[in-house]
Amino acid sequence: MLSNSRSAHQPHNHLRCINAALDRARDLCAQKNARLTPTRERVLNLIWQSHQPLGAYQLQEQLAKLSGKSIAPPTVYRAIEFLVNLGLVHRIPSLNAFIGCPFPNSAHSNLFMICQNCGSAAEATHSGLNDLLQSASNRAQFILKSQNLELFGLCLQCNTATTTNGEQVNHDYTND
Amino acid sequence: MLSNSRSAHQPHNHLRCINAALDRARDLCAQKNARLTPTRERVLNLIWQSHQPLGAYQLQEQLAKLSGKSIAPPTVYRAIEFLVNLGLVHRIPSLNAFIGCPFPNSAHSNLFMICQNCGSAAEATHSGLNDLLQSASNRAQFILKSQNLELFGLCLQCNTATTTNGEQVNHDYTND
DNA sequence: AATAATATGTTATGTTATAACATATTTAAT
DNA sequence: ATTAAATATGTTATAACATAACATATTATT
Ligand SMILES: [Zn+2]
Ligand SMILES: [Zn+2]
Ligand SMILES: [Zn+2]
Ligand SMILES: [Zn+2]
Repeated sequence: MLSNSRSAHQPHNHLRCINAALDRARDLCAQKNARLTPTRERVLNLIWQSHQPLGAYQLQEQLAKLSGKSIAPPTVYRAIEFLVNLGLVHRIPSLNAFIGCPFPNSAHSNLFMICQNCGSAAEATHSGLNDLLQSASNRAQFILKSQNLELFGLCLQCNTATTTNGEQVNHDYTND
Repeated sequence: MLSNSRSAHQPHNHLRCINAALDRARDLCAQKNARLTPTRERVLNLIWQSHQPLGAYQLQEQLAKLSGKSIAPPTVYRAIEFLVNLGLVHRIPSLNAFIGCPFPNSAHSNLFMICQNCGSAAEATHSGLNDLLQSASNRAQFILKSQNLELFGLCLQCNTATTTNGEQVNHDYTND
């Protein structure tokens, strides 16, 4: 099982996350002859500023600041589309938000663990899970092409805070 | 594994699906002292007219016809909210659409198999899957509260049509 | 019958996403 | 270098999905 739950859900040197992500992006784009333009790189950079999925209009706002000019939604969505197509970014449908992929070159489960308190999302790959979903699909005679697996709950940080404080700062990152 | 993939993805007597769903709803509402008002029952009925998840504004339109008067979005969303809270209906986030639950009283995996060609969605419960996700969560020290598992692909019908015709009627029910 | 609780109606607006077409920039071909 | 083609971005408008806030109506309880 490949996962970034440690870094996504716990204190860590996040600059390394950002730099690694940008390096991977440059590599992948070079390799695929895709153009990582300033706008696209800025969007990727913004998405990687945290482990919390970011909405398109939050991105728009921050991109405008970063670019020193106003940015229209299509610009943001185009950059996102580019990054998603390359596998550098994932959309999390239940949040209408986007998150950087920590391992764009690896096999995927598209499994996300989303903290309902702090909003951070970790991604994990799990071949056993993929196998199980494949066999369930086979039994249903369903030709599996892709998947989106969202787990909602509390990350270690937020759960610890809850149980020690008795009280919880609720940021309402939830789908219920 | 409990699943409605047979009926969702293959020809069947759908009136039985509808009637069974309405019966279950009446039972559950009686049991929980919840009021299945005409609006709510109509919405549930409309959702159960097919195995394809229905959007709120499609519902609005059809509910207006059925009610003989114009209906505003809040009315639809309120009815949906009621039904979702009772577990009679699920929202499928990647489709922004709603589908009837075939087994509201059973344990859930919230696992959906969504045909990208015809748009129909089957639901399945799978305790092995739930166990696996629970243990993956444990390993990540993630407190699992709920989940949404979406599989995209081709149902038997559509896959058969594809492979026999060589050509496929593409209705573009897709998330990619 | 009066009160409280629940449900619906109504208007307005917030939020997310895309269509359509114009312009600019980069790449490839001549 | 010049032209042509392909790619990327700018711009305007609008589509699609969802909720806030407050008024009215209906149902249940006292
Ligand atoms: Zn990090
Ligand atoms: Zn990923
Ligand atoms: Zn049916
Ligand atoms: Zn269900």
